[in-house]
Formats: sequence, C-alpha cells, structure tokens
Amino acid sequence: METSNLKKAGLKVTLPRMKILEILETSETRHLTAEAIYRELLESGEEIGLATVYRVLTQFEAAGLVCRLHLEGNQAVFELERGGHHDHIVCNQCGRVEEFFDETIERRQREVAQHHGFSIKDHALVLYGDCNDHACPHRPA
Amino acid sequence: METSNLKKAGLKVTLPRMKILEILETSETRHLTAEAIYRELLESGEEIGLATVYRVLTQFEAAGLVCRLHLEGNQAVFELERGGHHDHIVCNQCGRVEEFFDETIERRQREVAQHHGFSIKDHALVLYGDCNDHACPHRPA
DNA sequence: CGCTCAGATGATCAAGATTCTCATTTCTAT
DNA sequence: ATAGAAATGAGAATCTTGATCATCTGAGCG
Ligand SMILES: [Mn+2]
Ligand SMILES: [Mn+2]
Ligand SMILES: [Zn+2]
Ligand SMILES: [Zn+2]
Repeated sequence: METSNLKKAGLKVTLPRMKILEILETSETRHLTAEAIYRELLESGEEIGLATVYRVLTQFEAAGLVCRLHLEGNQAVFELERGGHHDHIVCNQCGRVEEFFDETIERRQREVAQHHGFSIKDHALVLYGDCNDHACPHRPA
Repeated sequence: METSNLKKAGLKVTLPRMKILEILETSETRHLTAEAIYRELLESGEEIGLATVYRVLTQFEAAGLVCRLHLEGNQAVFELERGGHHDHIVCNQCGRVEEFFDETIERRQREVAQHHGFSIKDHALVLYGDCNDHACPHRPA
C-alpha cells in the first residue's frame, strides 16, 4: 500500500482516505468530480459520505496530493498530482480531456506578467474545441 | 442612445436592459459581477430584480454583447464585448485585473490543439500573481 | 491485546450563486 | 388606445460546496 503518501502529508491513515486515494490512482479517468468519486465508492460498497469526499479532497489539495481544476460546467474536477504541471484541452462534443505542456506558452506567460509588473504565481489555461475523433470513449455522463 | 445595440441583437428595448447596458458602458470597473451591477442599479434608484440582472446578462452573452469570465472565487464577471479578444491577469493581493493579448500564446495554443487533433474553438487563460504596486485602487469589496 | 482521546466521519443543515416559476407588467405593433 | 407577445419581479428551487455536531476510529501506550 501507499499509505506512506498520507503519512507524509501528516494525515491520519483512515479507510475513507485510503479508498479515495485508491480511486484517484486506479480510475481510468484521470479527472474526477467529487460526485464521480462518491459514486465509485458507493459502487464498490463503501459507506462514505459525500461531505467526507469533499473534505478529504480539500485536504489532499492542501497537502499537495491532488490538484483541483475547473474545466467546464460548475463542478470542480480533481486529479492526482504527478509531479509536472500541465494544462488541458477539453472536447466540446464528448467531454474528452487531454493534457499538454508547452514551454513557449509558460515562458510567454511569465514575460507578459513581468511587462505588467506582476510576479506570476499561478495560472489557469483550458483550451476548448472539437476532438475530431468520434467515436471517442469519453462520452459525457 | 445606443438602444441600437439591443435592437440589432434582436432584443426588445426595455428599461432594465438599457440600464444594465449603461452600467456596463459607464462603470469605471470593466469587469463586474451580476451582484455588483445589481447594487449599482439599486444605488441609482432603479427597482430591478437580481433575477432580471442574471437573465439579461445571459441574453447579452448569447447576443455577443458581453462576455462572461471566471477570474476567481465563485462569481462570474461580465464585461462589454469591445471587439478584440484578450486574456487577464489578476492580483492575488488586491484583486486588480489587467488585460493582455499575446499573439505568441494564441498561436501556440492553436498549434498545441492541432497536435492533439483538436479544432480549437475557445480558450480561458488567467494569470494569478502579485501586482507589485500597492497602494493600488482596486481593493477587494 | 484492550484503553484513551485527538482527530475523523456521516447525517444533516447551511450558504452562495444562479436559474426557474408564474402572476403581473411593459413593449411593440396595430 | 388596445391587444398580444415578451419581459419582469418576487420568491422558490437547484446545484455545488462547506459547516455543525454527535458518534466513531485509529495510533500510541500500558
Ligand atoms: Mn490533468
Ligand atoms: Mn477583460
Ligand atoms: Zn470528442
Ligand atoms: Zn495588488
């Protein structure tokens, strides 16, 4: 088990936290809403409350284990922190999410911020378009 | 009057729509929440409901008169559509919002999307940082 | 192994943002 | 001015997320 991640983060190793982490690690969908995680827990027979899912995800975020994104709609999505920063492309048709990292964009962002006298700390970049690859498997729920 | 914009958009010219458009045109703050607009209406003595503000803003957005952004927090902000696309920098300290347009970033976005087989239709880019210029006038509400 | 208690959980309630409902009012066109 | 269609306002409803608080659980200790 990788309960070590929890311990390292200063979080007590509890059943809900382990199960939520496991779902984040093993789900074929990288970007999950709190409700999607909650549903997977129910399906696997775990009696974990939705409030706990939100609470734990917020704690995971604060601990640097996951990051929270707003890709579309009103629900935040969460993904395991796997070291490198990246941004996202979302398909308007089917909801598929692809990841990318572009050093040119990253550098220009820093330069633009500097031009305006800002010290940039973070950024949010999402591209929206059509994946020209239907039938794609990521149909909306 | 510029009720022509409303007529052109196929929207009936009503008092709430004119007043809301006027606030968007004359407010010294370019990016306004629905509630901020609602408050300005109250202060100027207009008896317009918050639901109407939201409804009208959504219609303006559909008509291409305004665009809706999510800069921070949970409230959307609206700004008059003035022709050119641009992105935003937000100060984490004081909430100041600056606008920018960078052709290099725009081009790289298209190229990245193409690499992934996407036809890009839109994007959302917000930089977060510290404007090193306090005392700035844009103090949070 | 069983005890203890700080910390975690779950059920429910609450809050904030936005939309919906529907009776009433206002435009636009005669 | 009149009528019909569309818009408005008040409040209820919805959706997502966070707060409360009584109960439960896990890590350390004997
Ligand atoms: Mn990702
Ligand atoms: Mn702007
Ligand atoms: Zn697709
Ligand atoms: Zn500032």
